[in-house]
Amino acid sequence: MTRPLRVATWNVNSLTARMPRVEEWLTTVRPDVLCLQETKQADAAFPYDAFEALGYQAAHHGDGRWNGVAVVSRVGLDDVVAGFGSDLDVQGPRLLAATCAGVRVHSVYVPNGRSLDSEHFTAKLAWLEGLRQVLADHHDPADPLVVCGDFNVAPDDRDVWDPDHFEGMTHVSVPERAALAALLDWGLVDVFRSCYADGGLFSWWDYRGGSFHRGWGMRIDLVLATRPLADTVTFSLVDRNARKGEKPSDHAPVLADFAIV
DNA sequence: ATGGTTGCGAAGCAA
Repeated sequence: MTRPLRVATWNVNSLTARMPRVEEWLTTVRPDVLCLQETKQADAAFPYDAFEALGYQAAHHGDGRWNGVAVVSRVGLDDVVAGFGSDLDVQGPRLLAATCAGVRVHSVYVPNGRSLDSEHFTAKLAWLEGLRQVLADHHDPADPLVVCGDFNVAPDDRDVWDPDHFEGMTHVSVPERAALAALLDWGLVDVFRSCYADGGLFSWWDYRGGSFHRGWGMRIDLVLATRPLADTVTFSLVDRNARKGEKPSDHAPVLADFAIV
């Protein structure tokens, strides 16, 4: 069998602060495609040259202090589209698409929502519905496509360390889980979940209170793939090692291997 | 788990 296509996603919580860790990780893990979120950079500050030195092309969509998404690829990077081209873009640079090795790749940073009674929560639901609409309008679930990123939604109760703790909070509420389910219903598979049925497998841990070491996390970083791709998955992993050591992001990268190349 | 940490940017906000 030929080498699989390795796709990864990582909310780096400032690429400026995290670039040494990202370079180290790319060197060891060598994903074919890496989707980044929360670069917190303007396009002009994005380190295109450093990625190129590692053999990667990159596209970035960011405006500075908040948000910012990128697609980094060593298997080609074509037809880059930034944002929605609609009023959803007022929520910041959170969506970037590109075609890599024939796969349409979306890097997404879903709005946090802040709290259930916040206008930002309403905006989060609208953003997720807008993303579903983009897929429905421009793509076919029979085509090879991935949506990777920080969804700021834990798909079900297995994906949080203590469901009772999150009662009344964002990331677990019925409407946002329904918005994520609607996305999946269009024709996407939660690839990591398709490999593991167990709970307690997380991708984000609060910086505060030793949450990582206590196991107080959530699985909110997802690789979603259309069925033709998802059916070829051979391996998926949350790289918890990237959450350890010096200056980690509060998110760990999630990767998935597809046997399509 | 109502305190706690990080990043940005230079105080306070967002996560």
